[in-house]
Amino acid sequence: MANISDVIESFLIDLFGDERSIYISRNELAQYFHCAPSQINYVLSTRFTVDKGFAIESRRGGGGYVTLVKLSDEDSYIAELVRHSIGDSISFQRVCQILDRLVGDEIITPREREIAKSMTCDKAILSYDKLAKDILRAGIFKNFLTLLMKFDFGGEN
Amino acid sequence: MANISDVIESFLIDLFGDERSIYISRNELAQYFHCAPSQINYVLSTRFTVDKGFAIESRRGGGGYVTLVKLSDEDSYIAELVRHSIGDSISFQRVCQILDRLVGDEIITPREREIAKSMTCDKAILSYDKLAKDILRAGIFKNFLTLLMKFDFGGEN
DNA sequence: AATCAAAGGTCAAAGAAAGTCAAACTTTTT
DNA sequence: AAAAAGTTTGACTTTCTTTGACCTTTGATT
Repeated sequence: MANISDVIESFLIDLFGDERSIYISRNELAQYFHCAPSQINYVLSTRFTVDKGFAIESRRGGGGYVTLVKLSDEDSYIAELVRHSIGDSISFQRVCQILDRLVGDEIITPREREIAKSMTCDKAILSYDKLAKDILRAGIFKNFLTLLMKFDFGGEN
Repeated sequence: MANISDVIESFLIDLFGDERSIYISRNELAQYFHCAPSQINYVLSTRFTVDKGFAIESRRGGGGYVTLVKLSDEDSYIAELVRHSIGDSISFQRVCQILDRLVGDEIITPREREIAKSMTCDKAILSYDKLAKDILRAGIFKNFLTLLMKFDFGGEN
């Protein structure tokens, strides 16, 4: 946890508390952490993505701002992922984001997330080039998501 | 015991103390021992293997790190599987057998078994011939087993 | 309407780790 | 002595982070 990005990330998550959204000023935040303003964008774009269940709204100009909104789980989220969001190929990073969100929405347990990660990470997929890896990963991961949909979410398991 | 690798090994083992895991910086450690950073990788890959009861996690980039986790004795059974029972290649049938046993021994939940199955079945693995599939499956499944060992079974997750 | 300053956005280059791999060297075994 | 096994090193790669220069949008002022 030596890097600023992680620090800013947890600062923002703390800021949420029980609220559904938070309101910040990019420049103020950057000043507070003594970093470049674009650092804030970096944190937002790597940690507060749609895949992770966040939406970002902002406005430029005088009195500009950035709002982060925590999305709540829509039921068709997984189907949406399988149908559109994941193509024939997916990076491990992206897989992690999606899994984080699934944990956040209590669709899977943290332990199940780790299992899915262990089975889709580069190390798990014996393959020559990155492209081939991403393609294989997409197949494995889609199958995982499809399985999730088979579970009755209100049900036993 | 005159070589650096052995010295680094015992240094790390001492570092553990009573802890279950230790957190290091590859570069710092290399500097401390006046050796090439890749020397650390060598030590890790020869002395802190799954066979020897360790799991390794790491991250690159600014604020990167390496974490070593000491696997507990109950894990030796899974390690045994990784070491001998599974070679470079495994059929889906065999995976299912092993998963059933893990459920029987209450090492994983039935739901987790289904997840692992969904990620190792033929459908999940986009590949041409059966042999290639079995090889890929072995990598994915071994990684899954290795992950299981990282969990502290008496613990939270 | 035109201008200006105050936001936030983008992107690419530089930096900071860790990972890989093969060649050179050393030690052990046969 | 030759072969095999183990160690050390460094060049190169990959991943993730940080920074800064330049761009766009917006609201206020003239």
